[in-house]
Amino acid sequence: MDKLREGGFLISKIKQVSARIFDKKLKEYEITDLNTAQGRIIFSLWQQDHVPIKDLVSRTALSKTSLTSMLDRLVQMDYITRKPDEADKRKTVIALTEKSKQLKKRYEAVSLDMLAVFYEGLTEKQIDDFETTLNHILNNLNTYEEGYK
Amino acid sequence: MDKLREGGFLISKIKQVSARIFDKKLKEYEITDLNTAQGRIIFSLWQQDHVPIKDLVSRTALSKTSLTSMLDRLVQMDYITRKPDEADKRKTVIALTEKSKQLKKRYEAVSLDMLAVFYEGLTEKQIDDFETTLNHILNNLNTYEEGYK
DNA sequence: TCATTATAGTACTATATAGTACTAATGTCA
DNA sequence: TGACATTAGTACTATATAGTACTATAATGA
Repeated sequence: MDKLREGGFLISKIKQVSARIFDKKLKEYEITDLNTAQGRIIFSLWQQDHVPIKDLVSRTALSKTSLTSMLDRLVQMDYITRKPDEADKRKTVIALTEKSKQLKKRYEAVSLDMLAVFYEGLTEKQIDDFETTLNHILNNLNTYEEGYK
Repeated sequence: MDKLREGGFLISKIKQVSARIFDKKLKEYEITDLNTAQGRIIFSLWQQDHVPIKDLVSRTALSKTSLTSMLDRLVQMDYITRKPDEADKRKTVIALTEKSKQLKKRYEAVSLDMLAVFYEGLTEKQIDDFETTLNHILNNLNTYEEGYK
C-alpha cells in the first residue's frame, strides 16, 4: 500500500467532533458531572466490574498514567472505589458504586441518540462491515504497540 | 437503528493508540519537536496555506479555542507565522515557514509507515469502503454540530 | 534465602483540548 | 450615522492525556 491514505486523519477528526457532541448530549440528558472520557471508563466497568487498573488500560486504550488521574477524579465524585487486592498487593481493584450503577440506563439512552447521528444514512450491512474493519484496525494497532515493549 | 453499536467507542480507542504510535514514529524519523496533534495542523496547511483560523477549525475539527494555544506554540517553534489580514482586520492569516515546508517529505514517510500498520491485512477495496464510510460519518457529525449553532 | 528482575501503580510535569467570557473589527438596517 | 448583531480571535481556567522517573510488591533462580 503506497497510496497516501487519510484514514488516521479522518479518525482524529471524527473523534474530536463526536466527543464535543457527546458532551453536549450528556448535559441534555442531565448527566451534568460526567464527560465523554470519564463515561468511557465507566462504560467499560459496566461490562466488567472489579478489575485491576491494568485491565482498564487495555479495555479503554488509555495509558496507565492517564488513567491514574482520571480515576482520582472519579473516586472524588463517588462513581468508583479503589481497593487494594488482598491476594496481590501490587494491584488496585476498581469497582463501581451505586451512583454509577444507577446511571447506566440514562447513559445508554445518550449513546443510542449519539449513534443515530453517527450512522445516519448507512445500511445495517455497511455498519456491520465498518465495525468489523474498526476492530481489525484496533487489533493491528494493539499488536504493534504490544511489540514495542 | 436500535441495536447498541460500539463504533464511537472503537474510534476513541483507535485514535488513542494511533496517536501514541505516531508520536513514537515521529521520534524514530527524527522529527523530535513535533507531536501528532501539531502535525495534524501543519498537514492541513500543506494542503492549503495562508488561511484564517476559522478555516483551520473546520479542516482540523479542533475548536477555535484549542487552536489558539497550539498556534502559539507553533509560532514559537518557527513552524508557522501569524499575520493580520489587511482586507478584513478581524482575521489572522496563518502561513507555513520554510522550516515546516522542508519537513513535508519526512512527515509523509512517517504517515506511510503508520498507514502500513493501520491497514495491515486489508484489501484496497476494504480500505476504499472504509474511508468512504469515515467521510460519510464525519459529514453526519459536521452537519449535526453545525445545526447546534 | 537473597539478589535480580518483572509487575502494578503513582507523582510530577508538559501539552492538548474545550468552554465561558471577553475585545475588536465588521456588517446591517432604520 | 449610530445602535445592534455578527464574526474572528484571545485570555483564562479546568480536565484529558502521556511520558519519565519513581516506589512497592511479587516472582524467579542461583
